[in-house]
Amino acid sequence: MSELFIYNSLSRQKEKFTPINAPHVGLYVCGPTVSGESHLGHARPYITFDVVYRYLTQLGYKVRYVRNITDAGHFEEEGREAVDKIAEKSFLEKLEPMELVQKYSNLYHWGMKEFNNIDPTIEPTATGHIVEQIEMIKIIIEKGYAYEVNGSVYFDVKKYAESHEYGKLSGRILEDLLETTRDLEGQDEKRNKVDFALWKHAAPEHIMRWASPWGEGFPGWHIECSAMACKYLGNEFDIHGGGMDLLFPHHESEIAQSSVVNGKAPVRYWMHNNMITIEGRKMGKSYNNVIKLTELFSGGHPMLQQAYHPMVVRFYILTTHYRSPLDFSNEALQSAEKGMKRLFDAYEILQKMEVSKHNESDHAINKEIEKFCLDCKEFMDDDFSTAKVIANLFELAPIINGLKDGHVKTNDMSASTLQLMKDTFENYLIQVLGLKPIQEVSNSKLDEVLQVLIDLRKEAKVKKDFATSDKIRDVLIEKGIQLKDEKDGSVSYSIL
RNA sequence: GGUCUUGUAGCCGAGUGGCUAGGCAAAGCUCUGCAAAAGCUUCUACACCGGUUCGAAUCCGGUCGAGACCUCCA
Repeated sequence: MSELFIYNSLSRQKEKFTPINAPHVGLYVCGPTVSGESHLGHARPYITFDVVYRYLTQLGYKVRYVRNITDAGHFEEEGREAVDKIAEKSFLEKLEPMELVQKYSNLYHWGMKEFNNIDPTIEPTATGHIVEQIEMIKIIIEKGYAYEVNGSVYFDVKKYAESHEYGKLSGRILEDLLETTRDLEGQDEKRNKVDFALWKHAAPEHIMRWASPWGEGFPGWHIECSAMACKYLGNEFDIHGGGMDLLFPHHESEIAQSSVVNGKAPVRYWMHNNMITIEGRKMGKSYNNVIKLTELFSGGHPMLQQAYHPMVVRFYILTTHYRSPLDFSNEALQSAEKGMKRLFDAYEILQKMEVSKHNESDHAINKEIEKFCLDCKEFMDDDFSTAKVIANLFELAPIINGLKDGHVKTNDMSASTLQLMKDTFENYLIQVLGLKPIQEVSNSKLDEVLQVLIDLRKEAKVKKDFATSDKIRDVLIEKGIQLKDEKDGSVSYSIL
């Protein structure tokens, strides 16, 4: 079995990955709150963990991949009234809460498909697991780590910290947290400011509400992940992923809740992706730089110079390691677009190459190629270093191009090396990184039409009628079709 | 203010103490009727100041800048 190393946020270092029940692996990723349209910020975690899922699968693990949908309302931030977020917005839009949730869930799923993310194996919703959440809260109360006030239930952090390490994941110190000076809504009900809600009493105007032993209300934010992860992955599971912003309080609270209920910490490896910035600034409403996925793919945002294909965005995200911050700019995306095209051009050439069975050359180039290919696995094993994998594929591109135009001698390459190179592109570019060519598979009609134009241009060139031949070339490039005169005199085209 | 992360050539970004990724852009050359595409070549950077070391982008300390979180915001 492979030696995969994963950076564990809990220990702040890379650890060898050993599943609890190999070959089975449990993977939980915090999904979106579907009270609004998915934006660029959502792209990173889901692409990051899609690659994690793909790679684990390729290593031979049988992965249960759970990614929830938060469709029960939560609160607005400080200074605002405690109004159910989903309920409030649905009032403005005159929609039923579940209608709103459905609309944004659909948009989210559409975005995930555009990014070529594989569906999780289970996608549970918070509203579908109210019963499980209530059961969990009951146990926490029974064990004495939660208390009820006016129909709301709070987790007693101070008591928990007496026998557990609260703050270990996020590096918080309880004493510091207790001294926090911010005054927030509902503080008076809590014994300590650090306590967090497990269940909230619903005021009459709340539309989303469920019956519970403590009256009508709705679940606290953190309990849903604990309940759903526990239900589908067990009391202790392998990997929990999410954005760095969720470290505290969300994941810290998850650990606390699950530890009380199950008597042990729920997660072996915590993985957190870093955040996205836009032209050096964090994404936020006040900066007016929140780019929705629909805007990103259509170019319909003031900050965007053009539309960016989902695959370009995916490629760009994967050229940076998932734990590093990632800045979006037009320049960076355009450069990614060109780079990715170069890679896929090489991939296409490679696919068409024939492997000659007899060649057993041991020319130095074979060793070179072999290293580039085999290193890819090593890079992925080192905490999913997709950036390095991509760099190695770029190293192979000029070799492939060289083979095509005769710069690199075909005879120098052994059949097994060529096959290895084919497998490497297929495995990493397509399977693991989950990328696919932008252009649609060219249909035969288009192919035939272009062949007519190519022939006409050839005839013109023979007659030295360069005005005509150049016109054909120029008109096509305007339409986004690039003719390429190959070294052997043939002509191919690519759709830009 | 506290905790954590981070600062690499024009831009984006890998970098495990010594062998100095990669992409985009730029320049030159080859190829071409001219181009495009492709190939070859060039462009040696690590915020700043100290320290450890034979040797530091990499370790330690400080300064400055950036980002995340600091309680119901995914």
